[in-house]
Amino acid sequence: MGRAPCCEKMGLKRGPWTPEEDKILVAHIHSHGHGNWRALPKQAGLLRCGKSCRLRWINYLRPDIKRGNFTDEEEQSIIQLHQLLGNRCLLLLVAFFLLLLNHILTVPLLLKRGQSLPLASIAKQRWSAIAARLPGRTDNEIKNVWHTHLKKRLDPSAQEQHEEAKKRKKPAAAARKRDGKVKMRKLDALTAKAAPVLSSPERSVSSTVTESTSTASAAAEQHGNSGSSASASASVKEECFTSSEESEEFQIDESFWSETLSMPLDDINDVCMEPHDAFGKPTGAADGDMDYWLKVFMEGGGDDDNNNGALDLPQI
DNA sequence: AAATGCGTCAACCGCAGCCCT
DNA sequence: GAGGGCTGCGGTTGACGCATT
Repeated sequence: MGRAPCCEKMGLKRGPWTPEEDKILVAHIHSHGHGNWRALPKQAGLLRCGKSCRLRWINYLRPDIKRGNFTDEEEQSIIQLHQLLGNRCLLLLVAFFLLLLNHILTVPLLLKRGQSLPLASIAKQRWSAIAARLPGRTDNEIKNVWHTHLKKRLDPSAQEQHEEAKKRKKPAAAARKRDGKVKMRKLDALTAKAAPVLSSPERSVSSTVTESTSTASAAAEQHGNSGSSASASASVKEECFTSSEESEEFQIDESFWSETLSMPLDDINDVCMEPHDAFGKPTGAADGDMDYWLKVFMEGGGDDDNNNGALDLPQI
C-alpha cells in the first residue's frame, strides 16, 4: 500500500511552536473543529503539517489537559496498567486462550461474518489505553513519565544507581528533582502568554500549580471536579501497589488457569449466547475493544483470594 | 563565571490499521 | 478486493534548564 509522505517538508515549519501558532491553531479548532488534520494547517494558515498540528493540540493545547506533576495515584495507575498492557506477548497469549475457551464456538460465526479477531488492537494502544484511564493526561506525557521516573523506580538495578546518584547530590536537590516545582519551561511560559485564547478553567488552574508534593489535596480537588476521574483515582488508591516484589514480574496465577480451565461449558455458553457480539462483548461498547479485553483479562486473573503475584487492578 | 553532566519533555518519525472509493 | 489517504500509535530524538564541578 503506497503511502504519501507525512507532509511536504518544503516550506513547512518544524520545531517548537510559537504562541502565535498556538493562538491560530486554537482559534481555528474552536471555530471550525478539526475534521481533517491534514487540511487544517492550510485552512488555518499555519505552515505546519497536519500531524504536527494534531500532536500540538492533543498533547498541549487541548483545554482538558491537566498539567503539573503526576499524583501518586496516577503513578500507581500507570504502573499497574503498564504491567498489564505493557506485556504484549502475555496479553496476547491470555486473550487468545480466553478466546478459545469462551468463544470457541462463536469464532467461526465471527469469521463467517467477516469480522477480524481483535488481537491487533489488544497488542497495541498501550499508552493511549493508560491515558484513557487518567483523565487530562496524554499518552505522550504518560510515556515520558514512565521512561523518566517509573521505569527506573521499578527496575532494581536502575533504582540502585539512581539512589546512589541521589546520595551523591544534595538531598534537597534530589528531592526537588523528583517532586519539586513544576517547571515553567520557556515554551510553557510562552504558551501561558497565549492563555487568553485557552479560556478553559482547568488549564488556568493547571498552569498555576506549582507544588506537587502538596498536591494530594489539590489533586483530590481536581479529581473532584471531574467525576469519573475521582472515582477512578479512588479505586486505584484502594488497591495501592505496595511492594516491589509484587511488581517484579507479572505472572498469571495458577488458580486463574485452573478456574478458567474448569469453567463449565454452560457458563461458556451463557457468555456466548448473550445478545452481544460474537466475543461476548456488549454490542454497545463503542469505546473500542481494548476496554473489553482488559476487563476480561482482569476479571479472569484478579478475583480470588490466593492470587499471589497476580495483579490487583483497579476496576474500570 | 564557565563548563559539564544529567533529567525532562515537546516534538518528530515511521509504521500500521481503518475507512472510503 | 485493491488502492490510496488519513489518523493514531509507540519509539526516539534533541533542545532546554538546572545542578554540580
